Amino acid sequence: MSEMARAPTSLSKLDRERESALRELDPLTVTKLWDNPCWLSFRLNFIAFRFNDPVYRWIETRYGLVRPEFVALYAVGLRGGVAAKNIVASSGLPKNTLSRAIQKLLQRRLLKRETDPDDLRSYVLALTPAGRSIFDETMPMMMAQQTAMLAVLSEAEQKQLCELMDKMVIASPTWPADLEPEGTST
Amino acid sequence: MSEMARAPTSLSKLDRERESALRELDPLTVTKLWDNPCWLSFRLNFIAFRFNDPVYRWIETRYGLVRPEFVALYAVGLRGGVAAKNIVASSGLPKNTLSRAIQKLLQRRLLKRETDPDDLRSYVLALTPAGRSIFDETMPMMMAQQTAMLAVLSEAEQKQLCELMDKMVIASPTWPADLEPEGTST
DNA sequence: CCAATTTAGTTCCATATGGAACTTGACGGT
DNA sequence: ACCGTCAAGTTCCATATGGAACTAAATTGG
Repeated sequence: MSEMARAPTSLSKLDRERESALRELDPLTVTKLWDNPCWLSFRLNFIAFRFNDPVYRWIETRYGLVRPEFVALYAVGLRGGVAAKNIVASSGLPKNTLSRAIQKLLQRRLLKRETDPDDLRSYVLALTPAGRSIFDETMPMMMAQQTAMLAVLSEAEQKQLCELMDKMVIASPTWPADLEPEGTST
Repeated sequence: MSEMARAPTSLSKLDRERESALRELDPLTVTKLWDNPCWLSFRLNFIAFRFNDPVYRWIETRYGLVRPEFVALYAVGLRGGVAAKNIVASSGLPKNTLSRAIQKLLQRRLLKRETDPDDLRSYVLALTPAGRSIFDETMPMMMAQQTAMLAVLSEAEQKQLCELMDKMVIASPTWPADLEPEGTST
């Protein structure tokens, strides 16, 4: 299992890079990434963190938007006409947190909403021009970060990664979302 | 960019699975995953969330350990003799949060520590037998979740994924950790 | 070998967070 | 049409969180 991590990539250039990376990273980080049977979650979380952390800090500094606020703004930017429930379902954030985030965005006139004629409990959300311009300014920064992170992979490898993650995401409805508290059948 | 997501996998079985997955997922989730120039971060966060959420809920229900507490316990379980600073560096959690988490674990006798003779400010952490048994009980559950999530990929694909993430992680020290507040040179 | 600076870990405190209860509207069965 | 159940979004409140200041030890450098 952890041997799988020590891929027989056998490129001396990579080995040199590996050595220098190991020097840069905390020894515990090295253990978590390369000597951990649960490599998948730790690599996922590591890479995701290295994307999220600078990106959200930049957004907060520049626009004063905290993470749930930007999550909502970005979601509406990607797909206008959604409701809060969709943002909840797609983000994993609790619905009260998103309710507050949306209130803040409404106050700041970055978002507008009107009641959904098909469901009077629900609101249809849209970006205002001010909200749209934040979305538009943020996107290139996020793309630049993504490009930087993928730069070590060749075009073909990037495509592979994309496809492998695609397969996993497609299969995701079959994954257990609730783990049994204890062996149920013993 | 988002075309890359629509991989020409051309397997009718996959297409059927795709359709059923698209029906299960919220429409906004579908947009975020497949019609989003920033596919990398959203897929990473999505997959990571689908691992973390059930796993940490299980741990909290079963042991009353919240996330930073388990992060600390798991870290020490993987590599005894570390200090709080290593857990901070490897997890991205703030150091006061980890300080509290470690206090709680010490109170509950899941962790023990002694001052590092080489640096009197620092403590060397180790699991108690009680802490070790939580670690040992948790590992199979995490491995089962990982296996379930990887099940859609063949052995070769799992190896590919592992290697691609390996490359990225190795390259991570070169990624920008702080984004410029604005174009600096224009 | 003594200031000046950095680092490990803790404490303080204002704020963010998220579970649970609540309000209002939808929906299914009779 | 009516009632019980469920769903969207909000509010309440206890608690978790994380920035900043703090203590004590290490390191740097003059």
